[in-house]
Amino acid sequence: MSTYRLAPVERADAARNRAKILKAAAELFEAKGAPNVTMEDIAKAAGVGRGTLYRRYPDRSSIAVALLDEHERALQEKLIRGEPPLGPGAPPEERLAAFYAAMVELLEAHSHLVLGAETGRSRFETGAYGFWRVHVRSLLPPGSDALVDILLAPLAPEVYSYQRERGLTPGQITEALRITSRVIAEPQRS
Amino acid sequence: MSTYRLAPVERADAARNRAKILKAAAELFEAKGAPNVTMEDIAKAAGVGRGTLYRRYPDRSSIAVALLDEHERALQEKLIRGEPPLGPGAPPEERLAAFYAAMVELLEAHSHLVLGAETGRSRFETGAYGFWRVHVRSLLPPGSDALVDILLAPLAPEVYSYQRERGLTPGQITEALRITSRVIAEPQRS
DNA sequence: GACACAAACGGACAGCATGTCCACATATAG
DNA sequence: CTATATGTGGACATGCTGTCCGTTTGTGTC
Repeated sequence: MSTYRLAPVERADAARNRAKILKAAAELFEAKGAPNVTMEDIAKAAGVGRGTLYRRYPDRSSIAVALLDEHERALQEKLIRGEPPLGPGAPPEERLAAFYAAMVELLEAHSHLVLGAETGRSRFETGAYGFWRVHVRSLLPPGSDALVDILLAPLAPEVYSYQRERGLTPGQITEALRITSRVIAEPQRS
Repeated sequence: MSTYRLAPVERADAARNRAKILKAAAELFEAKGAPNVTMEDIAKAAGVGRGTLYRRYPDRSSIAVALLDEHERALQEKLIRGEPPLGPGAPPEERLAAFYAAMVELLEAHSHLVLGAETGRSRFETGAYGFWRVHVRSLLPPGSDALVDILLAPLAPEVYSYQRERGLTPGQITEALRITSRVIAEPQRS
């Protein structure tokens, strides 16, 4: 009985191509804006064929997700094990405000990626959204399920970039979100 | 000097075709879901050529907007001249809650249309969004510009339909929005 | 180092939706 | 009845997507 290898090692050329693809995609997203970049653009820029590209990344958004992954993971780490108020220990209201602020930073820093990845409905399908969901859920009193997606809605990339285009600064948006986070302060009905 | 006619009368056949198009589109949206309906589907179902269709409606969303128009106008009317708390007279917090409730009804009744029309970025471009924006803006204390789009974000069709698919009822969503509307109750900082 | 096999590659290809264009038809005004 | 603007329909060109399969390249074995 031999050992199973559930994740067979990635071949050297495959790894090389993955790197080339991610690098090329990052540059193109930055330069032309994610929605305007076609799969073919990426394949050509990376110097690989369409088939190779599709083998790993079935669509644009999966590439953007891969590119965003490390940044989102860093934030997730801080939420779980970081210092308060982002991490555990502070009152829910402050933790939510801190989460909002961190998300604004993330949106601001990677808007081009995020606009390619988590746009429209597909936003809800990403693993990251699931994580944010669980996190915010944990800050709310039981039974306020419907509030979760409502509180996350303003963080949709479209909303954020729309606000920025209207001339709002990240600071103003953060402040408005801070006010919003007050809704969870007093669970009792008015 | 003759009289100008800025909007030359629509020809009879044109009016007939417009009606056929809207009727066919409404049925198709209902049957297959707006995103799955192609321009060609609509043209064929309406019994007109592609060119005819494109002449009036350059894309799917403009058709959905036309279909939604009357419903949205009815709500807009109530916001301006209707009874409180939807119309003027009630305190801002209650008016916002009433607006939320009315929007939930509208989303619930016309989700198929709304999902075709006001999805993603294009949502912000519609006249209706501008109207909601001005309305909510008028309920807020001066200087809370950034709050407007944040308060409107949960009404994005994607968010609503996602919540519904997760099993939340319109009532639960309305209730959560009612809680959200409390943010504007006390403008002072905590 | 040579071999064999699996994994990866790449580009041709078919499908599909979009949006344009223009020769032709039809309503309306005079 | 005629002239003309307006509207019509469908062929066409374009661009993107995703798949398929013959060929190439790594990797583990002898």
